Amino acid sequence: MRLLQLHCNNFEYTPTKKEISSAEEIEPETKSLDNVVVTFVAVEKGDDKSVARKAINEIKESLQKIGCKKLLLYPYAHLSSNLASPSLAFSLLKEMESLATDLDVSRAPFGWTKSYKLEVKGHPLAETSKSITKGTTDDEISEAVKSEEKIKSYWYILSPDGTMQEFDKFNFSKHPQLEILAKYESAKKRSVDETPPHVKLMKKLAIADYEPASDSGNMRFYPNGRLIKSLLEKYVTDKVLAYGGIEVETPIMYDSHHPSLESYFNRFPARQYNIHSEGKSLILRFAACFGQFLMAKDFQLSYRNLPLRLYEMTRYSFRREQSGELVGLRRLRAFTMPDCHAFCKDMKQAIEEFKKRFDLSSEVIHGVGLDNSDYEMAIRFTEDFYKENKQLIQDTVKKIGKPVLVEMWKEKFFYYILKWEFNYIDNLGKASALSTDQIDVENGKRYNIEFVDEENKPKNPIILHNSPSGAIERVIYALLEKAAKDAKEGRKPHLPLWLSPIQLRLIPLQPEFNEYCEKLANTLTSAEIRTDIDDRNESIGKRIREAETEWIHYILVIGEKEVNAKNLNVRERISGKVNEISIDELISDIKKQNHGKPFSKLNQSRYVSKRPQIMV
RNA sequence: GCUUCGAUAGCUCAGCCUGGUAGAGCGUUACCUUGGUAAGGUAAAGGUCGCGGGUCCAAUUCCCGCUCGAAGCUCCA
Repeated sequence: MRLLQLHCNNFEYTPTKKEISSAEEIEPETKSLDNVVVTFVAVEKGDDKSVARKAINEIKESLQKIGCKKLLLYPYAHLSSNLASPSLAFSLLKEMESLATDLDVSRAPFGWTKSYKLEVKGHPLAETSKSITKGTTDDEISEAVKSEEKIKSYWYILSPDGTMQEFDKFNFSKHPQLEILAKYESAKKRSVDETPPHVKLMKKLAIADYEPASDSGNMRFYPNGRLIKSLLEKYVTDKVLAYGGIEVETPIMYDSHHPSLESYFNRFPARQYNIHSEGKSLILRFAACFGQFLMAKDFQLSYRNLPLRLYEMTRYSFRREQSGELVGLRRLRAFTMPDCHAFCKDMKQAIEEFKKRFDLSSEVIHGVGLDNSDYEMAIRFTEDFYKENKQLIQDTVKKIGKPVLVEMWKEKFFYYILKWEFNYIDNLGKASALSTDQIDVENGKRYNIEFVDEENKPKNPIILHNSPSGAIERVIYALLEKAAKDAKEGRKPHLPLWLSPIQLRLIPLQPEFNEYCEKLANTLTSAEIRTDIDDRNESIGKRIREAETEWIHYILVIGEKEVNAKNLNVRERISGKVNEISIDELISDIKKQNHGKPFSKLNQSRYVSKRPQIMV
């Protein structure tokens, strides 16, 4: 059954003619209702009295929340492409009406073509849609949603020495960032009108920008941004493959009514992009979970094959966040996220895997250029899991080497019993999750993923959900915010060398040195150094200044001296020094810094004079 | 979604309060300049002042509505 519920200032309808032969016998007359909740109802195949009962209970609940007592049930076939027979639909509607006599209830006639006029109120709960189906999964969901509201969490700070203190008793004086994370919910107001530093930087460095012609939160990436993203994607993928991940690719859209998916989707009804195509209702994925689960379900699995680690760099995952929540590269509606699921035969194996993935995530997050002081960890688990796995949790915190925020649940109410994240705290005191991992004990069953165990019995695996870096865009956000912090505190802002769109710039003093620069650039390029040449007819001072503002690590002015001497004069941006060194020394120095990181060629014309200006 | 703010040249913005159809810097183009480690000079081109309505002799400016955007809040598996 599908419901669309509108809280109206006024609703007026007029039956015009019978649409079907089994239409209700009535005198067609215009009815007008004030301050009424109109619920459009489509009864679907498979619905029965229990569904009608469930539906009317949910409707009552929401009316109570809104504080309205007048209800109009309005038969409305257009909400579904899988309608029940008219006779069943009519009887269930009457059933719902009879179950709501404690309200001021009325019902629009069934089987008639009607015209209507309405004015919907402007409050957040005025418009809701619901899908109600028979069966256990949906019971579980509504239970889950209910228990989510009632959930009891206890908050602690767990220190590396193993002491766990209630969070309001903890002394945060040495851990201001952790305090921000811990108190994030109650965070104070910040100065208005301040654009987050990374938003300015992403434009200034021609990395990314808003695309007004798309939906908000869908960014455009300029050549620099695409290069940075692609390097990060390669880096993370390489690390996951080294850990044992197996890369796959899954569709970005799914049938909303697929039985295994429906219950999963309905839990977050406001958060998806919906697409209608050829009568099908499709949703865009918000992670790779279901794609990989559906794939794993079709694999023939033995306990010998586990742990099985499926991995995808999702370009894209979509989440239709509320428009006001979107910020630059921090929170998007379309983003690229590594998503790696490990299917494990039992909790013992899951815990072993959990440790590996924790180390993987730490390595990745440090590899991309963030260090221990840039993020704070939060770990959440059920009380039961904690009791049985104290040592594991304490060991994990020891690895971080500083206190972490703990949320402990009395009971399990999500599909996971443990979840941790690394949170980046930015210049405006905002916390955003980067790496994360979860131990999922439900979806193996929900998706019918089975393996055969040592005793030849089918079992559902425990599934770990890991994003070793978090969203790639969010990594760029964190790196830019970190650079902004450096600038604020008097250090030179920069991106890690391996991620810099241009690593080295040659500035010929005069056009006659262009040819020499070209040769030099060939040498440096073949040594995997992204090199370009600023051949514009501008003063030396100006070209150096612009190279500095583009955060180019190495600047080489090429003139008579260089052409005739063995050594080069290399301006190293971070130190601000000009060193005279040989080309071999320069190459080996840069190679050392980029060791273990992927390389991509220059994603621009080599000559600055040939490039379009990106004015943002 | 709520609140607030905004929309003027390719970009960043001034002008609006006090109405008389626009200005700067950067960028672009042309010319001059051939410069040794953070901005060389001159000139030119470039605008239906977001859209619609109202007031007025006259609206970029005042008023109303709309659209789009941003920030904050709420939220964030």
